[in-house]
Amino acid sequence: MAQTRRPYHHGDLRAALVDAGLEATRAGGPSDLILRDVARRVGVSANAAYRHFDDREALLAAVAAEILARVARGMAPAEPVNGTERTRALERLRSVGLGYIDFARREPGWFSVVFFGWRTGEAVATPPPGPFVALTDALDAMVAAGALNDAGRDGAEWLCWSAVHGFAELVLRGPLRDAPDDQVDRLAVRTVDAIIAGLDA
Amino acid sequence: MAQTRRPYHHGDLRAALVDAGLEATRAGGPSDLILRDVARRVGVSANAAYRHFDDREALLAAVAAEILARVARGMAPAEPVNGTERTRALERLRSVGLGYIDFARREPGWFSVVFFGWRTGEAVATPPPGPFVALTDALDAMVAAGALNDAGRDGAEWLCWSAVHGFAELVLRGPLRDAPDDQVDRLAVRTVDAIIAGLDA
DNA sequence: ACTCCTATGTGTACAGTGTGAACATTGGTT
DNA sequence: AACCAATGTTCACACTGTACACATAGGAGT
Repeated sequence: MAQTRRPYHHGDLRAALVDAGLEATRAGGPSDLILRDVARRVGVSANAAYRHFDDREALLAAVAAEILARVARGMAPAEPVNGTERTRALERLRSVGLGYIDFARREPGWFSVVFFGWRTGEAVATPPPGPFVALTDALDAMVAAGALNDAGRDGAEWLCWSAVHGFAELVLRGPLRDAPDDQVDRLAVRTVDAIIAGLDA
Repeated sequence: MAQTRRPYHHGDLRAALVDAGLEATRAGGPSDLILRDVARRVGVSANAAYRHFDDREALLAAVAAEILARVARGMAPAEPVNGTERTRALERLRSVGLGYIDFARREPGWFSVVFFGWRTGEAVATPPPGPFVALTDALDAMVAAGALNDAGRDGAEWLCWSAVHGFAELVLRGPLRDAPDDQVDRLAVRTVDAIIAGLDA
């Protein structure tokens, strides 16, 4: 029987490389994206990647973009419908923060890739769209619900983001790495609640 | 004239390597610690380093320890003497947080080395002594001054650390990288004040 | 003072990395 | 049918961390 000869041209190598990059980085983060290895997995020579990406860094950026797209797609709009508008807005903001931390814990590698995993200067100086707009929207809803005044709203994105990102970092690479899950759960809630409560300080 | 022949043995190679490591990582962080390069700078063969460190990772750890020691040494105990005990405790806690952020901004490379710069599993799961005890002490002083109740004190280290570390990360590698200095100043203050205010939420 | 041991430094070598340059193979357009 | 631009391959280079065998020297014990 004639064995199916692998065609010289791959078909959609770019997508295949990104896919392999997703697999490669899932466990260990950005540093586990080895160009030659990714190409090998796809069954293509190492330099073939250069027809689609300038650079290892460029492939990493593409992988990051894909992760971000999936995160955005998977963000359930599930807002609680019970309670006053005020409590609903608050609950929504809390769940955005807790969702960020949750993603970091469930997909540590991908989290590291997406959020500041690359070092090249020109890379994302603008915040990643998906989760970021979810945050600003939730904050705007807080204002609309009267749960946050204008002074407190100003710059609140950065305060919230700082808290949850820092917490994620402590859990992933910092001293909370070996803390038991339920304790991390409690601390996560406390961190989110604290930063929200402090917004209009 | 007899040129001063470099002696076969260096004298204190270990310290020299750590020094060179400090220089190397000062600008760009952990990934700029190239073992061969460090050895070259010291004027010694690449493998000489292995007589003093198991590993590149081990040298990096030694560099981190040295940075931490310097930070601890340079932490001025300058407490404000004016105001009530309560305001003094608060001011002290604020300055610990702002000091952390300040260090990150002034020495981004060293900051990255010390705070979770390495990825090896067994590395620092215990928090770095210097700044960490400063934080816990400041929090204890808050309790003593009646500015924080016991419920708020519980786990407060992690909340505070999360906020300032996350903020530093946003400024160093995140979307606040290109923000003007004075805006970053204001946001830093707001972040620290917010997390402190939220401690007893 | 002589010997020898051990700590410390050197040289060579290897596997693995990202990436540039020249060459090969196509599928689609004319 | 002929050609061209897109896509893959091969070869090569500089660089990394690190293992192994060897060289050197400083100090302890006789």
